Amino acid sequence: MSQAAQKHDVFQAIADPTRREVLRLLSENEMPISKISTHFPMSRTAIVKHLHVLTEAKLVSGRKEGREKIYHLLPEPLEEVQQWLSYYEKFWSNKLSILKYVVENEEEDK
Amino acid sequence: MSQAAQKHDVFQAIADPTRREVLRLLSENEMPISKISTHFPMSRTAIVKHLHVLTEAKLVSGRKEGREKIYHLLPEPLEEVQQWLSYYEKFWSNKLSILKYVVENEEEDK
DNA sequence: TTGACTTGAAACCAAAAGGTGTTATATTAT
DNA sequence: ATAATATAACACCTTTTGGTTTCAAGTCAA
Repeated sequence: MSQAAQKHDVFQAIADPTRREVLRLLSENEMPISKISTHFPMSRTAIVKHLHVLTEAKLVSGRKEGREKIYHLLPEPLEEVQQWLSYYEKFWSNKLSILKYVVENEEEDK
Repeated sequence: MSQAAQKHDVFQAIADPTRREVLRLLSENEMPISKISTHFPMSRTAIVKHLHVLTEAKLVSGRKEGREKIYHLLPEPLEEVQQWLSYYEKFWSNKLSILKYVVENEEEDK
C-alpha cells in the first residue's frame, strides 16, 4: 500500500489480442499513435487506451516529438512471463529446458 | 464463424493471478475442487468459475470420482505462449535464442 | 433412511474492460 | 492569422469479470 498497486501487470497487458498486435507492430518500428491506429479497425481513442495499459505494464513508452507522440517497444517485462513459463517447460520439453538451465548458468561467468 | 469462437484463450486464462496459482497447485498434484479452494481466501464457487475459464483454455481438465471432481493440469496450451514469446526473446537474450533455434532444428532429425 | 459432504447451477452485484463520440489544446504549414 | 493535424481529456455506454449468496442434487457412511 505504500506504493499504489500497479493496476495492469504484464500478464494482463498481453491478454488482449489487439495489444499483442500493437507490440508486434512496435517491434518492427517505433511509430506515432496515428500510424498505429491505421492498422486496426477501431477508433484512435480505443488504441490510446490500449497504449495506456501497455505503458502501465512498462511494455511501451512514448516520447513527444512535435505534435506527434511516438511509441516504442520495451521488451524487458516479457522476461517475467518467460520466467513464469520456464517452470512449466519441464512438462513438455525436457531436453530444451535442461539445456536452457545450463546456458543460463554459464551466463553468470560473464 | 464456422466454429464458435472460443471465449477464453490461454493468454486470458493466465492473466489472472488466482488462476496462475491454481495452475501452480495442480502442477504439484491433481486435486478436487474442495481442496483447491482451501488455498484461497475466496469462496468455492469463485474457484469453480476460475476452473471453468481454465477448462475453456484447455489448461486443466476434471474427472468425476465419486462425489469429488478431481482436476489436473494440461500444460500443452502454454506452448502457444512460449512460441509467442520466442519472437521477443531476441530483444533481450540473443545467445539463448540462437541456441534454442539450433536445438529446435536438431529435433527435426529424430 | 438420515445426515454430512461435494459439486452444480442460478440470481445477483459492483467494478473494470473495451468500445464510442465530442471537445479542447498544441503544433505545423500556408 | 488561419487551417489542418495529432494528441489529450471527457462523458457515456455495454459487456465481461470476479466475486457473492442461495438452493438443489448426487454420493457416501452410519
